[in-house]
Amino acid sequence: MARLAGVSTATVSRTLSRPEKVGAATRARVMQAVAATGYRLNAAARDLRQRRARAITLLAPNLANTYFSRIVAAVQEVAGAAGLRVQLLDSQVESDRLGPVGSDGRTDGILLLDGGLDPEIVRGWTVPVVMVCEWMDALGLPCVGTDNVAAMGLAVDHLADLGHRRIAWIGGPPGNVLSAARAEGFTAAMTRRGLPLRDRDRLTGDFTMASGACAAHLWAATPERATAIACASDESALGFISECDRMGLACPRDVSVAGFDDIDFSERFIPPLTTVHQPRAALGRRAAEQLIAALESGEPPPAGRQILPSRLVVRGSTRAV
Amino acid sequence: MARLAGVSTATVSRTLSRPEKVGAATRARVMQAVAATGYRLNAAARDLRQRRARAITLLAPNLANTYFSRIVAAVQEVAGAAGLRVQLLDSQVESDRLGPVGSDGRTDGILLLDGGLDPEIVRGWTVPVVMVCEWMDALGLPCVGTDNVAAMGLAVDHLADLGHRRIAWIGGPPGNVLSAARAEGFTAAMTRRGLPLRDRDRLTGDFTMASGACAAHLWAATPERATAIACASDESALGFISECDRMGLACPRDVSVAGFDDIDFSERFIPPLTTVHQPRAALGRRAAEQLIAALESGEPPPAGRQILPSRLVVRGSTRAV
DNA sequence: ATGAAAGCGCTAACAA
DNA sequence: TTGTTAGCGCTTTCAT
Repeated sequence: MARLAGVSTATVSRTLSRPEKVGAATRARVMQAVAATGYRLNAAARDLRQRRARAITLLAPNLANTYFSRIVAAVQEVAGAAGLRVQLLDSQVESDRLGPVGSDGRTDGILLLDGGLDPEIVRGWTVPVVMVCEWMDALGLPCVGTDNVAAMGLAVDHLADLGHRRIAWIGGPPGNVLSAARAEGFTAAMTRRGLPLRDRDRLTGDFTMASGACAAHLWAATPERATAIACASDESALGFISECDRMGLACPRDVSVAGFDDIDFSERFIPPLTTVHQPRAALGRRAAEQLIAALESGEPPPAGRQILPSRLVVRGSTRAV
Repeated sequence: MARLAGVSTATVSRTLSRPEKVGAATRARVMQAVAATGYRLNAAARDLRQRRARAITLLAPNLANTYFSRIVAAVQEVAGAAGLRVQLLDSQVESDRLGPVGSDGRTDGILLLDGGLDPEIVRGWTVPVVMVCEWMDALGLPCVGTDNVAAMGLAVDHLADLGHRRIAWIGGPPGNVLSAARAEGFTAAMTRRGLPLRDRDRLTGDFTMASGACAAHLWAATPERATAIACASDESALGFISECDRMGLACPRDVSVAGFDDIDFSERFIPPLTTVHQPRAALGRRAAEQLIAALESGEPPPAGRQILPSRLVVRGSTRAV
């Protein structure tokens, strides 16, 4: 191919990567030969030579989740525009598959959406890491997220403003940093508003609709049951309301419910869900930009939490008691 | 590192890839040196040498969509188990970014979830391609999907069995192969059941909740309006029902609605949505297996459509007229 | 069982 | 402006 154009491989390389660095006549000849042979540059070889992968890895638990997919889409958009490929990996796989990821030369950086990983594994990675939404206390990694404690407080305040005094809690999976922060926000706000924290009103969940549905039964069986529910996720809120409906209890008639996340379906649920909006696309975008900037500058991404604003969205699932 | 163990790089390579091919003493020495230096095999270099990418690319429109994300997760699972990385790409990006994808040495195969791509681009790819859900008539590509025509018929039959005679249709985006097949299924079933196909009952949509909501207004304004709606997607069905609710019309009291896809939220919607189940995880899994088998055998994946079964799931959104 | 040598396909210095 | 040379870090014959 290089010989067909009568030039060296170096010239072909130059023509393709920086055409202005090459004579017009030569360029024409090379381009012609390229067209004639159907030559395709082997990006893998170029990447090896330049010692970069031109790819970033997105590591998340539960890729099927609608919460993550919006983030993934935003990341892909930003990375794609920067010429980087996005590789997807489920963070729940065996940890011996996770170790090599950050140091096998096939990725330039990692976007970590799972705060539950073994810190030792993360520490072993040699590429820059930016966390999204979740974080790890053990490591001082840069993180793009929201203020979950304050945000959860918004929801509780809203319920309290509506006159609710007995407010129950459907939490997230134990051990998860978001669960902990949101639970803390719930407790703090309840205390601040002088509302009772009854043990029987603390229901555990795992962010899923199934867990919300399960909680509905527990709630319904509670003596002097709560008049409002604050949930650690929209999915559990939706599951809760749905199960209530099946039990003949209606939201907001019999119980007010507030969610957390503002996933796409919440707005269209019946009733539409009052919830705390998480700017998922912005989170993904910002994290990706952060990581890419670090790759381009060669400096590590700015450590510390970067907080994006979240806000309460009041809809039909909550009403005055 | 090789010199630290007092062996050649070839031996290190052997020790790491096929330990049994190397003497026990040497192996021990190498492993020790590996541990001491924190040596990491550079997968990119290995892949170049072996002329493979150890990765497959998933090309889909609208990565944020919950319909796709389940497929993505299944693909990742299968590919991960086979030691392949999954790269994500939005098929809606400029086509000049799509061309190189299938022939730049950075991917071994492509899973294509978008039937709307320019066939010329696809034809230019040099790696094997398997289509998922959608297909392209112009190319004889292997495809894993469901029988959309028959499946849509299931939904119409169900509505007809319930006594509905005026059944409206909310379609998908024009030009999409799934839209066409599902519309065909609707029309065929209506005809077969001897039901009237009125122009005013054919509403177009684009699979989204917003389009379903929009259709609700059109439907409500129709004289002698339909008593049932068949939708080309769950999202549009949910949007329709939700908007009806806002207009003071209830499902299934005032209108029966059937969806298509059986996304996770449909089961928990109020009312739970009657719909046609699409085995999304199985589709993703099967397609990935198909592609990977082709990569391992060196033979192209079996051409032709591979049909996975779909079934009607009757829930609360439909009832006798 | 191990080592030497030759690349995979490209790019980056350095010369010319 | 263009060619020559030397690798990127690995695997893989082919010898030994």
